Amino acid sequence: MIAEVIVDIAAGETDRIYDYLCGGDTVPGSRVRAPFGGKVVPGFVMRVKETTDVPPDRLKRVFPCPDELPALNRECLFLAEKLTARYRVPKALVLRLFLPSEMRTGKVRELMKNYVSLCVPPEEMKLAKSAKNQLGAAAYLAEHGETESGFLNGLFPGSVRALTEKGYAKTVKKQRLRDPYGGLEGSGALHELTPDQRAAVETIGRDERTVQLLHGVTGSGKTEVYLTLIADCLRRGKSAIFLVPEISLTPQMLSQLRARFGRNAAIMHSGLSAGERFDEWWRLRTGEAKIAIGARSAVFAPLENLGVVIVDEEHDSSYSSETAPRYNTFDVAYLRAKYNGCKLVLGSATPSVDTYKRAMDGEFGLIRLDKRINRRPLPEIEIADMRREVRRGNNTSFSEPLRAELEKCLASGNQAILFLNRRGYSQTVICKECGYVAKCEACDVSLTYHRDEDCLKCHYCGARYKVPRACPECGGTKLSYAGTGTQRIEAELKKLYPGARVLRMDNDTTSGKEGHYKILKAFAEKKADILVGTQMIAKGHDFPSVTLVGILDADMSLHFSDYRSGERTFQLITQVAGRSGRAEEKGKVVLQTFSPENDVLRYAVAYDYEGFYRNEISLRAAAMFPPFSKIVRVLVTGEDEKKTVEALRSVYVSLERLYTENAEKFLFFNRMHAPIKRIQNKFRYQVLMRLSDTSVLPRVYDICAEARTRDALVSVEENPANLS
DNA sequence: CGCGCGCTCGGG
DNA sequence: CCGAGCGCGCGA
Repeated sequence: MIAEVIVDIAAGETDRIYDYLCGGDTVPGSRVRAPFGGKVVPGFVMRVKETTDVPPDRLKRVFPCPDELPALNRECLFLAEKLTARYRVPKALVLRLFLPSEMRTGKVRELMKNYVSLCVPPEEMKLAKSAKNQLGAAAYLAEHGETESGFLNGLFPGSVRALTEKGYAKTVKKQRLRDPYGGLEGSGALHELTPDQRAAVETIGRDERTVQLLHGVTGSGKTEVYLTLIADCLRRGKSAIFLVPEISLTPQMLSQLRARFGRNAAIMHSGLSAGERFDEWWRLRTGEAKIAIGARSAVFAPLENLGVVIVDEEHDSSYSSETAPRYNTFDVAYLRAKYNGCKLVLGSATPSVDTYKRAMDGEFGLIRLDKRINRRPLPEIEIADMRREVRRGNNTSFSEPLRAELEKCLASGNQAILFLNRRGYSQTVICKECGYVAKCEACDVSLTYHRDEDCLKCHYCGARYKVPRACPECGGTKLSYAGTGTQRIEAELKKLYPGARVLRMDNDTTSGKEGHYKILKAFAEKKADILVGTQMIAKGHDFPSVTLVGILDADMSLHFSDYRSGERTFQLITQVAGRSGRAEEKGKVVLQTFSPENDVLRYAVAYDYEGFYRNEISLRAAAMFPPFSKIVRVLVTGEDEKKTVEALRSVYVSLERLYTENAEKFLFFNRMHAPIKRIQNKFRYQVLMRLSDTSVLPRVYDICAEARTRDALVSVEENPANLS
């Protein structure tokens, strides 16, 4: 037989089918080792056929991999086919998305454990009455059957050895699958669905449209709808994928799922160890587990017979991939839903403008959950006008209203969260005499001062620099540390309220796998009164004692140079506000801004998503921004500046031709430096365009695939999340 | 004239 | 991606 093989090498040039001789038992989707260019490399069998045009003297034979099941099922192969066509990415790269990386590197060891079982029934054992441990162990085994020996020895010390030596019991080595988060005991009691939730579940089942948007205000019980949908799937013998944004994979959510579905749920998450990741993948592949829960990458879960795909917090930016195959989670989820003939459910309190428009246009089903489960009102949001504060001579980061609320909050023994958009002690170091700004040598971005380590750091490559004593340009010594960061807020707070216990959470304090858990746990246990942090505290954590949330610089995201900044700001404020007043006490939010009359802020304060949407969509329509157009960035990167520019020229020439031939489909077309010229020693150039008609998009992908060279990477981004 | 490095090409 | 093959540049 002949196998059509994709060799697992991440290069464009090898991205084609190679024919190999193979055994008759070879099936599509299985992994092989293929002799290729003097070496043996891993590969994937895409198809098996009888004959080939390749001359027999050039044909080589592949070696099968001893996998119990083909690594990729039919659906994976189908998806890979579609995705390579959509994104023009080498097949090998796409195929890799479906496997745990451990499978390719082959470094995972199966976890072997000894298991004990009885050889003779307990009543036939001749044991002394005093041998309490042996008697106990025998009784335990008789009742529970095969047991892990370490566990039994823990209950009855020494029993395993004693029983096996007498021949009453035997031990066998067996593979045991690891159980991440196994220690979590479920706390998610089964709730009776409210009539609204019941109606939502029924509508999703009944409506014929594949995509259903579940628009539910914070606290409206979307999770219970998801859980019911998943439970229904299991009852029908189907499987489910449940996607959550990166950060909100919190213990709360996991314990609810564990409680409801136990080991039927497998968790796919970057925080798992290599072994755990592999085992969870394997449980899904074999069908032992039928629910895949995880961030973005879980959309590739090796499940068959899907009954539903759920994307929670649909608007979250973590769903679009920033690296190599820049796939869009929604696209993959949609393909899978179509393939399996099941529903794709998107849920959010603040849907992305694009999704909401598609729902309004009738392309997606739209289900509203507008009542909060407990009927408690959402916290009141008060706007603090920072212009007035400055006029009054207040130079601190805290407005008068915020300070008043903070004092009230602390006095009553409650907790407060202060939210800020930046990290670091201050933005950067600037020379007041000549305007010199410290920049990273590799990335060409300004550095950020970090006070605890007293150094400058590059946020793009992590490089560290000493703080200059004098300006390297003019020798002046009046260096100032401009801007405000979480560290500076922390310091100001400590000065203002010496008695208050302050915790800080940002990328710098949360190193390590469990970094942010520890901080959040400490805060939840009331080991601090005030939590200061960036975006990451905004998502999915429950702190019952928090009654005050301060948004210190609402302007930061509002005036960010991105067409989505309004949308982002609205989402952010809604999300952060949801942290206040979870339990009995009413919550309060103080929002500090230099532009209090701004529409986005006004709608956010009123929790008026509809109003925000109507306002935003008319702005977008007027300016012809997405969803009325598509922004496409072609990014050319490479270490060698000359070769990178050369590759840029080549794409630019082809794209320009496309542009002149289809000028009516373009709203904007330009070539430029990427805003950040270098990141990690790679030069970056871009061609930016805005399309009013996306029919030329496939051509853009073709041109870029063609222009890729050995020295320059050419990637295409659609509506990129940030233009750095 | 000989070797070395850099670029191009092919791998089944 | 990686090695083989070839061309041109420099040194004796």
